[in-house]
Amino acid sequence: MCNCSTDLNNIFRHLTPEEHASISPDRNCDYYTRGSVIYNEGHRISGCFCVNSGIIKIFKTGIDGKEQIITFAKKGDIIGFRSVLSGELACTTAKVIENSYLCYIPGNILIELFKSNAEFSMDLMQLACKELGEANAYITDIAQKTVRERLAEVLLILKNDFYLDNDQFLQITLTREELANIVGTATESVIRLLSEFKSDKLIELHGRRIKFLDIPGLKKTANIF
Amino acid sequence: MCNCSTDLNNIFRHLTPEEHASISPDRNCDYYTRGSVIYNEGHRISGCFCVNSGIIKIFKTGIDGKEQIITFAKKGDIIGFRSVLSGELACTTAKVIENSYLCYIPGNILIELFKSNAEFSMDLMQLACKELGEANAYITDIAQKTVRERLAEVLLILKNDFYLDNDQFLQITLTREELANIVGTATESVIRLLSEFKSDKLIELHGRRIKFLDIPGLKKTANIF
DNA sequence: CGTGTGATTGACGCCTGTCAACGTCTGTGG
DNA sequence: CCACAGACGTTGACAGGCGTCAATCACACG
Repeated sequence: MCNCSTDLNNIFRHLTPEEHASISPDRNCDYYTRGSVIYNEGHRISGCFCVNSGIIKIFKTGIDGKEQIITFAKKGDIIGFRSVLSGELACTTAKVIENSYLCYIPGNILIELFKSNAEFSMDLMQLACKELGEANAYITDIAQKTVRERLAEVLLILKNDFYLDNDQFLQITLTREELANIVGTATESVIRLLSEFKSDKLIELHGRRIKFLDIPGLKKTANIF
Repeated sequence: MCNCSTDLNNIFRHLTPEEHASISPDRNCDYYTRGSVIYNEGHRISGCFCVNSGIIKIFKTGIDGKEQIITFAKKGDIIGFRSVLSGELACTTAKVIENSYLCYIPGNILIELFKSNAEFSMDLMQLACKELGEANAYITDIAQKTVRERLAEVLLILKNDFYLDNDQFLQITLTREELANIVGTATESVIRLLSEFKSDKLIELHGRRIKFLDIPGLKKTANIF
């Protein structure tokens, strides 16, 4: 069952009941398993997706096919709207990393809603502006911080986005390579630095699961004040 | 004299005559000299600005006060709209690097236009989406390319944005430090790499003026295909 | 002429990417 | 049940790109 349009805090909260009805007839929702590609960089996409559950990674493919993860999408997020509204080709690829249930929203409907509902368009604009602010901040970080600082910062960002469970374990599990592709470094560097963080009693490692021991220490390592 | 709202290709092209009249009474336009700060990172800004002439650099302040230049604004560009629409504090500082003539647009008027004119809001949304795409691309570049590749790429980006004059000179002059603050490196590295580019017959250096000799060679150096 | 900003060059060393080898675990097929 | 392949994780060796520090030069300006 799709709850894209009923959740009160998401991007669709200012739609009228009729508009709600227009965007998510159940036939447009579907399950996607880990590894599924939702859309591909460089392709034209006909609509966007609302995430009901699961986690999607959004990345660009750079030199030698190396992934650069830009962000993750989770419950309540909307993906692909940028390309739909700008009319450009997709500038990223979206790939499922935790089994997901997504609702498809055709591009023309999204555009129609944008033009007809000023509150909705303002919400979407604010979302884009917020993402723009985050992107600018990340440019500054990548350009100025060391790999060590960035890795610590990425762990803290992941904590804010996906939270810790009752045992202080990060609620998203990523491969070492995926971590490297967020930070923008080599897999081996991530492995070595995670070991150092462990030696420094900042985290514990249990396979891919990461337990947070010392958040102030991580902030200090990340050079955040 | 202000031509913000009359220029046919800019963001205001879809405003009605009455709307045009509302945004730029001449009293709201002013000259700013090199070094003037238009708005400051972390401050609340009450409106945005339309650039009639001149060049503005938009940057974030990172570790130890080091500038990270995000982009430049020139004739026809609009700056500060992100913070006005998202209601957040300014996430960047805007500083004049070539004497400029700017028109001020109060935030409430911009928001009113956004809500009342669907074509205008779509144009603004597309602008934000385009900037978002560029930001994502730059994240990938900074994370994956060497300083040498990025410097070559930045020169090519500057060429696309500010063009070459008839003698193949880049029509924007920046200090070595400013170049470093775009690329995200040390000033000394920029100096050394520019010398190397000169040795490689890719460019000529005449003080701060840069003459382009071999654009395909620069593309190759930048790892662009 | 002193001052300040920017440009340049050299020395030095560490961070970090690359390459290679090996270990671990899972799933598959014989 | 075992062998094997493949994905992922780990560790070590090594080189070099690039940041930092310091000294010097060029040039403009009051």
